[in-house]
Amino acid sequence: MDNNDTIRILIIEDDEILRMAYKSMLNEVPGYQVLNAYASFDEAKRFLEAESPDVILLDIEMPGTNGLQALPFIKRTLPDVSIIILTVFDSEDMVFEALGKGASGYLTKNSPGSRIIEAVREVRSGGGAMSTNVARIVMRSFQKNPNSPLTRRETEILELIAAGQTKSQVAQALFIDTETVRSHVKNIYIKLDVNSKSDAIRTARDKRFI
Amino acid sequence: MDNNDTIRILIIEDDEILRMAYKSMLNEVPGYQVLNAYASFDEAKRFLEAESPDVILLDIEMPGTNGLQALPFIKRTLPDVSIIILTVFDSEDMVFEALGKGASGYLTKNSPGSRIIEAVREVRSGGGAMSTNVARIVMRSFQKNPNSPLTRRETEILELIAAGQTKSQVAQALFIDTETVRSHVKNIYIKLDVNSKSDAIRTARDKRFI
DNA sequence: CCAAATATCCCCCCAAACGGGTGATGTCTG
DNA sequence: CAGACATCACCCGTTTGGGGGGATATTTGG
Repeated sequence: MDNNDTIRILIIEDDEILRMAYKSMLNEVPGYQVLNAYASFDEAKRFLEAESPDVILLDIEMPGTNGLQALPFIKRTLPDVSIIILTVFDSEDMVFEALGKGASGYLTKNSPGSRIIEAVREVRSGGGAMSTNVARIVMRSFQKNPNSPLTRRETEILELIAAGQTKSQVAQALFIDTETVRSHVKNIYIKLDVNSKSDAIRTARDKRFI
Repeated sequence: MDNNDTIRILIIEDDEILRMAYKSMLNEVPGYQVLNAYASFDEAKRFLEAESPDVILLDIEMPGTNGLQALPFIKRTLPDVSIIILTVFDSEDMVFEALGKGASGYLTKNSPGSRIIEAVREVRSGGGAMSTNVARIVMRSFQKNPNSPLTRRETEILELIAAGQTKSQVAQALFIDTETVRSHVKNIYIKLDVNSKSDAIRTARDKRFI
């Protein structure tokens, strides 16, 4: 954002001890400058545009507007800012919500100080930053269940169905007859113990068969 | 996997310079032991079970079976091993394929040696390890396009449709009439310039509207 | 405050898709 | 060689899909 190489940082964290600790720690890093450290988003809100930081360290659990609620507002106000979520929570839902709303980093509070310092530089140079437990959650969400009862063909077909294709579209894509697709789908329903498309997709997604 | 705290490592990397560099670097780390370093998976294959490493550093580009092809075999043979992909490629497809096939880490070869050493420890303690550019790719895949033409309600509805729900199921879930859903879907089709469910889902997914 | 956007609901039509049932024939793999 | 797998077929009735036409609140933004 700015031409010189100073990274301008804003901290939003309700715990005073942590807030001060982060502030002094980051201020000591050459090239880092902590513009300000607020105890809540509602407090920080009106200064955002004027201060226009490069990186924001954002807590989730806070009095008033919480970090996840604040994210969309921040991204709208400062589209180019990199936001690092810094929280004790590492639930799958929170991680996905934060990333979906545009966070560039997600660190849990057990991260060592050095990891936070690293993360600031990483997000500013266009990378992503996650603590290892968060990385694990994210990576697991990509991994299929190796014990799927579905055959390769069945999996392939269910994936296309899940992508919104109709049976005849699937048939065309795989160069087989619509009846064959139907037949596979029937077997899929039996194996997953469901009797509708949406149930099959939901069950398969839940169990990571697709 | 073993009771003492030595991390037993296997390296599969065709470039001899790198292979040797990794080997000597990791062997110097206290608590790390490089069992062996192979130039190809085909070579390493038959020794896998006997050596039963804790962590495998796996290259993708190799003569014979490449790393991505090898992944499923390795996970089948040694279900508890942690595999770190170590490659020059950081394309979205490769990253997702590797993670989908059970890799615990994905580092690009420009990672500093210290990052590789860290990663080994991280994956062994149940975490995930990614280089920052890979983390960025992964995180971006979670982020919605903030310039979606779809309204909140339309997005909500399309997401349910994409989850395989029929219009009437969506109506039930949102406590509105089926006709209302129909109406929204019509508007979605117009905005996305499509005229079928599957096209709508595909377009919306491509542009990250959902 | 008012106009535009959004969300809600209603009717028509008809072709296509869906799900259940039953059965058959190759092919591949252990 | 048996069992799993992939392929195709035809029956049935019901549901969904998409296209067309409109109406009326509520919300939002300028």
